[in-house]
Amino acid sequence: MNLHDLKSVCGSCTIRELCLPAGLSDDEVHLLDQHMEHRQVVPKGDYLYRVGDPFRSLFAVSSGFFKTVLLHEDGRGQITGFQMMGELLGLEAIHSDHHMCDAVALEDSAVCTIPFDQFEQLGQVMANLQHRFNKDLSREIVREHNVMMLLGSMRSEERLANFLIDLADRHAHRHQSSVEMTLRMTREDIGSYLGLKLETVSRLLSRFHDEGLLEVRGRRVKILDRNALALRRTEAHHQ
Amino acid sequence: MNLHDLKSVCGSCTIRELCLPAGLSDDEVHLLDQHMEHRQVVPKGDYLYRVGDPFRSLFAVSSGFFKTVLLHEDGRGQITGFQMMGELLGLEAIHSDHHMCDAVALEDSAVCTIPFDQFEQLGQVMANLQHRFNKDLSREIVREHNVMMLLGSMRSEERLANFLIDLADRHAHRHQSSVEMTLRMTREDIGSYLGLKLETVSRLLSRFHDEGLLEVRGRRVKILDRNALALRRTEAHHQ
DNA sequence: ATCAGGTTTTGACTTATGTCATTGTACCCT
DNA sequence: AGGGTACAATGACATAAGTCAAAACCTGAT
Repeated sequence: MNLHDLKSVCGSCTIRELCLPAGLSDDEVHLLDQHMEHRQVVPKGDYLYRVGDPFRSLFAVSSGFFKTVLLHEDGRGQITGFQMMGELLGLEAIHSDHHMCDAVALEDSAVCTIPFDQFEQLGQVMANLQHRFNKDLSREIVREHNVMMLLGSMRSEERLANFLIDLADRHAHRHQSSVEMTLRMTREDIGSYLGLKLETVSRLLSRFHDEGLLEVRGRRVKILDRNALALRRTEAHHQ
Repeated sequence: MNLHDLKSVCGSCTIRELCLPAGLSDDEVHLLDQHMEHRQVVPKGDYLYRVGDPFRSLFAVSSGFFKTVLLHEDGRGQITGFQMMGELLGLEAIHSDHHMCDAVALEDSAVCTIPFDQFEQLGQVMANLQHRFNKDLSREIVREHNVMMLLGSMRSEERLANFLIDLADRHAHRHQSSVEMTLRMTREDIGSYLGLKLETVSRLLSRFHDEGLLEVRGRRVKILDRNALALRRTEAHHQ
């Protein structure tokens, strides 16, 4: 019993319903816990993994904030996502058994480590878990479709409005304020994710501020008029 | 035995190694076949599925060519991918049990239908199949990361060069000529996928033509200088 | 508290790509 | 075979976003 307690992670986790074990029964979570490794701390600025690292485990963000960065040979980098509590890291590595991007902590963070071969075995005997995981992979595909839409078809203002609303919604989902947020990433990071330069991001934030949609003080952002901001996500209001 | 033959699809399929059953044993493929529905024809221009359709099955492209399109409320559309022989369609629908984009045949095509609930059950008893499928989902995530890089960080010329080389490689992988290809999609489709307008795509093709990289006659494209074209994928050659 | 480094803001100017319009081409249908 | 509708190419011009540069601002380390 004590052994169980030592290894137990998800069973007593406050964000269990935001994470991989969402929807599983207590018994199932218990079983999952027996295959989890302990929590691992990742200080701000550290890499959780890098391109080319062999793939052994998935990671679930337990606390903190990450970015994933795709590096191009000629030095350019593209941020492919920002991950917060409950979200999985490393899904891109399953295909080739090697990580295909860098994962960097943007603040002091912690992750739960999920050895993938054990996880796959567990999926064989736990249909619920396998189903959840298929859905998580599919959700990531949907998210990326939406980013493609954003990058391929939207103007800068729409991109930023989408980004901010998405961020606010994810905060809300985690019972954090969706009105006042402190951004964990630089303007350059936001720009990379949105396919814009940092100067453009800065100007847009100033514009939203001037128009009374936001209050912006450095990385502190307060959403003053969510409806108006939400409208900026589409081209409709230009017509 | 005859019953088996009737239902058999993958077992005798010429593109088996390009598709879901790649790497499975004959026995395993045989088992998979028992859960496949028959091939379904999709004439050019028809929808295989539309946004909002309930999700029942995945599809494997057996022959032909598809595009998947994400529609935005304000009428804009973003093409999220082009699928050829052996590639899976419908992965985005697992998350919400509803299709999240339209899938349109760009030429007369055929698909194999894979009822997803049966497929998941089969995955429970066939670790190899489940593993293959996890990899397929992960590969789709990697592909989309690359598109994000393309849309977020590359100039128009680089985008088109990447697109053409990727298309050529996928043809080669299917033992089709990677030198002479006929594009299945319009300039507008290419533009949508690459985040460009059709006029830009047209101009770029003309430019590549003038520079001796390609021979372009309508939708017929012949790659004359693959190396030079490959160089255009990065910014390096501008330095 | 102070200083140094990395951010952020803002301005003036450039440029890649989009927009609009015209003509040309090809393919599909009867 | 022909005629109509889609698609494609090209030119002239407009503009959103990028570039370069300077100044202001934070933040964390000494």
